[in-house]
Amino acid sequence: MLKLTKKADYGLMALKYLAEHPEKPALSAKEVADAYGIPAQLLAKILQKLTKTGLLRSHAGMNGGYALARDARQISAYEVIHAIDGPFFITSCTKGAKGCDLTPSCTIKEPLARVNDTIAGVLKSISIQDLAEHIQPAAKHHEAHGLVELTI
Amino acid sequence: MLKLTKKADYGLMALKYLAEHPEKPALSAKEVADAYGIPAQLLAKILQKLTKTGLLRSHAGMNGGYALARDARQISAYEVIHAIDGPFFITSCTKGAKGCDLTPSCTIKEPLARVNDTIAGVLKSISIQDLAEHIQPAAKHHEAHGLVELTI
DNA sequence: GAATCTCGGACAGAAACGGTCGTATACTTA
DNA sequence: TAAGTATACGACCGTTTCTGTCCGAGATTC
Repeated sequence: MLKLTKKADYGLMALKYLAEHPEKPALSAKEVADAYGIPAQLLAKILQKLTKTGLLRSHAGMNGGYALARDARQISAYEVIHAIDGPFFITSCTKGAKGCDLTPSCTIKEPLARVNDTIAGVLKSISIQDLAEHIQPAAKHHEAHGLVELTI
Repeated sequence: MLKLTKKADYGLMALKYLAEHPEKPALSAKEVADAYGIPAQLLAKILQKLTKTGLLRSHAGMNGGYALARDARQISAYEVIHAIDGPFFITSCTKGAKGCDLTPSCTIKEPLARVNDTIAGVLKSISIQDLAEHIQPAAKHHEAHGLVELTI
């Protein structure tokens, strides 16, 4: 698999939407959800999570909603995904404290950890602004924004 | 999230094990499973899948088992993961034929597809041989085996 | 005070994942 | 040829994770 959860997708879409509407002081969860056909209550929770991690600022009450806490250029896709899905590791058994329960000889994790870092680096190099700019996907074509070094 | 399934982990571990024992003409699924404490029947199925995709060659009967179909240098981690978990996409809704069911405005997938390609590129650049060589993880330190270009 | 919105927990349905079992088949060896 | 070993393959089940919903409570504006 190796794919993002829908929640992470939704979160990225929502932030992109917020980045595209900087004129509005706040957008409600329902407003964003309707724009994409996302379940509103689900998106609400996602945005709440992003608020708790400091990526968004919320405002309750009428005409309330969410707004980016920082400039869209200063928010990376990595932060969003991390906030929603928690820390991700490419290997199943790198759960912080302990290594593999059994299989002490699980030596494949070490090189895969480098892969993990590389992927994280890629995601860190992508900002919400980058996502928002792609309104005409085929037209634009930036050249080599980032160069990721992979050491094995 | 963004993590490999255990099956993919097991598959990589098994191939690494095979690569480390080139002298043996074939290793049984049970033999490999015991070496790592993996459920034998589960690993058997994984190896069968890898056989069907041409990464392994199998031999039934006594003293039978599995062997790498190619040199360990010619088998990439990508192929293994792809064979076991199927095609992976970082976005939830890039299921080949149709795009998103609803949400036609899901423009975040386009830039994320590049990320997907980058990750695939990284995994393609890693061979089973690379995994097998890491017996003393901390000791060795190759320099910049691959350089992955990321165009946003 | 009413309407609108965020907050937060609980919960249910669905899907994926991990693992097991049973059986058929293929090959080797004695 | 018979026994033993190993792959091949499908069905199945329990668990976890994911997705989505429901509901009540608090905040804010009008």
